[in-house]
Amino acid sequence: MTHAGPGRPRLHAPRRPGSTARAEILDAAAELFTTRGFSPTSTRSIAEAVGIRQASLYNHFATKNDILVALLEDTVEPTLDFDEKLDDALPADVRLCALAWFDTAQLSAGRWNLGALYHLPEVRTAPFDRFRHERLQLMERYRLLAAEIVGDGDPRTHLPFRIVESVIGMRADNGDIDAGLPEALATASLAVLGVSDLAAVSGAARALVVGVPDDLLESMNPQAAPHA
Amino acid sequence: MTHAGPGRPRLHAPRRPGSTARAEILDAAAELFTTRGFSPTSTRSIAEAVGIRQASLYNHFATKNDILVALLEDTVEPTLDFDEKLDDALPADVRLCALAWFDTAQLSAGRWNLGALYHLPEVRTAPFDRFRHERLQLMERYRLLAAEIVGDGDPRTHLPFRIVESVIGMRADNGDIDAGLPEALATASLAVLGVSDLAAVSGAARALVVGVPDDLLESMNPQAAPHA
DNA sequence: ATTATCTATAGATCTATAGATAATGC
DNA sequence: ATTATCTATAGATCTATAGATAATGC
Repeated sequence: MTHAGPGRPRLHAPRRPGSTARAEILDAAAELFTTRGFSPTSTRSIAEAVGIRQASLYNHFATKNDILVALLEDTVEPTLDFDEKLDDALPADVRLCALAWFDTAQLSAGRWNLGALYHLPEVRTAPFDRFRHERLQLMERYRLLAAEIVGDGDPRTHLPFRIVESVIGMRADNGDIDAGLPEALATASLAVLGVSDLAAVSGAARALVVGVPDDLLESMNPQAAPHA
Repeated sequence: MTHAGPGRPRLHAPRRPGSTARAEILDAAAELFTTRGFSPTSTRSIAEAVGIRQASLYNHFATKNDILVALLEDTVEPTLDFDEKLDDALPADVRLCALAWFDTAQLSAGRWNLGALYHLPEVRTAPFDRFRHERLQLMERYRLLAAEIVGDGDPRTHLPFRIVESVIGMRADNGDIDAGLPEALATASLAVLGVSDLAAVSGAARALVVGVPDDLLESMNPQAAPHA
């Protein structure tokens, strides 16, 4: 058995990616929460998918809610970080395009369609307040960048965020995502705002996005994210 | 009591719109399923929202699933009907614009954000196969119309459907919807495809949509839809 | 007689806790 | 001694069914 360590041995060999029990649990929960939903997924089914007993989950998470909280935070934080590092001196259309591109790539990557977690109705309840606040912050960021282009009050300011998040529905309904989709959706986010020189803007944005491919891919794997 | 009829009297006066018990139940279930989700909503909570006992639901629906099935079917059918009645001789961009306009108006109307039901994870299970099939049909309809404009294989063919459905997220996240949004989203669906004379196309589409405001409004109220 | 409600409950869950067990590490 | 698992279960649900009850309608 490759997994020697302290503690009573498991009844089954590991069946999930991840070097810690926490990472294995997050991977299993990500699959089940995104495909079946939160409430229909019992702690027993998560444990079975990991290969441990139901009660053993509680050595790593205090409640079932806490598992979803961990997944949600890992998913929205990389994009907020990317946004904060964007140079304010750049034109608004380039910043918006880069943000949309990074975000779409982030939502397209990873074993599971983690963006689908945003739409789980249970996320509207109190234990997930912090995550909802962060997601609204990101939404407002898109809206302000769009408002610099078409003016505040224009209903189109809501569209770039929605076009980016449409990748969640595409993964859910159509399965795997074409590699060119992030660029296509970033460009579409500008097209709905009436930006004309799409090629020039998207060329400038590409340089900002491809600069950090390693950080990106790392943060896209929940089991590789830094945990205590 | 205005509700005299056969059967043992209820303990509480009606609290929901609708002239039949079935309509009252559908209204309560629509509110709870769209705001809290399907699995977290117990049949007891639906019954309480109606003002009857939990077991009394089963005089009107055989299972909890059947309540959701009724809501889903009522929501997708009006748009499929509208699409079938669209004149094939019209240009593809006008037909796409009219379909997007009608669909967005339909999703914006009504007491509850019924489009949110599409995204409930439970809808991926077998009892909802028929509905999922109908929704995929509608999605394919959008894609074919878009393909007539930008050519098949272009990734942008997926966007009009996603832009229309973004109204679901807007209602869920931002609450009420501006009256001008259906036209704005219908226009945006063409803009992402690179259609240039947006005003002319959307003007032609408007005539097709406003022709049936009465049918439209009627089919937007689940409690007014024709039931056995 | 028919109808729509009511009360009561069976049987099947599900989350989280209590305490035993079997490893490692000092 | 510490750790991570295990077994067992308490207490709280939840869906659907069985059968009683109180109206209307013939």
